[in-house]
Amino acid sequence: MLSFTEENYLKAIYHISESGANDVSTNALAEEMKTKAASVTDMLKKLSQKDLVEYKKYKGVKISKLGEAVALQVIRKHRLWEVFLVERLQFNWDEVHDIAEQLEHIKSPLLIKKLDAYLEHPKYDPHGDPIPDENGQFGPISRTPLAELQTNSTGKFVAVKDSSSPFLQYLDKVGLYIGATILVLEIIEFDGSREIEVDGQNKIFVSQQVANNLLIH
Amino acid sequence: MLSFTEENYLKAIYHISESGANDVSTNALAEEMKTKAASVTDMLKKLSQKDLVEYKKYKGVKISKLGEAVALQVIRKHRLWEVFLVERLQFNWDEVHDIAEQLEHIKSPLLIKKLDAYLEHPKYDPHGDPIPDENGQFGPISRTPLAELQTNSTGKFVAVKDSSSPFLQYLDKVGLYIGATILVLEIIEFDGSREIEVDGQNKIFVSQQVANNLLIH
DNA sequence: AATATTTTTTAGGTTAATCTAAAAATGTAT
DNA sequence: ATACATTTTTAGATTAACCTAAAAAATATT
Repeated sequence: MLSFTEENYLKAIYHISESGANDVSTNALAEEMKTKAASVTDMLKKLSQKDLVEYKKYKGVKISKLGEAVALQVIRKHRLWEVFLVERLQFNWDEVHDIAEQLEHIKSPLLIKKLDAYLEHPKYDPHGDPIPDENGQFGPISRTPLAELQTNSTGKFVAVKDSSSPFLQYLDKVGLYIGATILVLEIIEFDGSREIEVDGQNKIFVSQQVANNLLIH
Repeated sequence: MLSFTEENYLKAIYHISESGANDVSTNALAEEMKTKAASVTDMLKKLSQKDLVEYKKYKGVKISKLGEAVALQVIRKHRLWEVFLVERLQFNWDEVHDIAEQLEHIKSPLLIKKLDAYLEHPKYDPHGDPIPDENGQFGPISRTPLAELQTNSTGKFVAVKDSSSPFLQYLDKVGLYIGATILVLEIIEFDGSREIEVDGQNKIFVSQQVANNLLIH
């Protein structure tokens, strides 16, 4: 049985590999886990021992097939719980992360099976992130940053790249929500900000940074 | 912030005091916690330090007001989650204990507030145990073992004393469920077993031991 | 290529929760 | 009340996860 900490390391390794890096460095992991490099080294030895990662001294880690399967199940649980919190308990989407961080470690395959059924097998969490199925498979994911849309083209807002509270609260404030149709009215050369139209209704300005963090399809 | 272990010790001390003993002995706690007396002594020193219990060497422990408040909140969480598991996720009442043991340690007052509202403020869990409110107060509890009912009197089955899986599965099998009206048809002198009628319908025999573990009102 | 910098690992310690074995206190029985 | 038995505590280890400081390896710079 894996500890919460071991599960969190695997999730962190998975997430870092996902966004680029082939081998995950000790320092990158230390930062992600908010701990020190020396502690990471200790843990990597343990995870390697258990065949959850492939680790070679000074060479970084790569998650193993087994480790990936574990990480995906934890991610599945995290995202299912987020759906539950938002859709059933009426949490706002910026409030659920920390609670899901706790709930994702509850050990009961039957619980997840029943929760999934209760939620009617959701495919995406409240931030638009895909929920792996029982076998760790994702549904289709096709999304690009709003920043890549040309002037006068439209897209459907399907996910956020940054799911920090401040960003989500900003989106609430300006009336941007997942599912909205976005039309790019104008791209300002100077700073890369954009004027966009949401659902054919209100027009708003968003910075380049915001445009990079809104994923559309 | 209390650890899971500290919360579990407080719950155990609360439960043991509840059912009798004024001072809880180190050995009783060791048994309840499935650990050794020496470990209990260590923990009692720590809990005492934090004013969660009153502990005097060789004299046993008593839970403090503060410790009791903590224990009651953990019990509240445990029982609310059990209601959720049975009423929403369709778990059987004999399957929920271990999962609730994990869920009870999730730290988020808002989560519990919302869960409670979502479940429509239940007053009892699936085993008939009362759920303390936000302030740790219980609703009215009046229940006696079926064993104390005279021949020809009736009672409403409101809770189980033993909530182990085997007992609950037995109750399922013979058709005894919380809310049922029970009429005592006959008490067999020889072994204390009884013939009872459930909801004015089927008649069954239950042993003395079963009669002691069915709580009626 | 030699030196400097950064990254990673090792060595040795800490804390929480556990353990075993031995010592101390308490309780029981003649 | 003394002796025996039980309970509880202390002493000293262990494991998981972390830490700091120093050493070693890898990488970058001149």
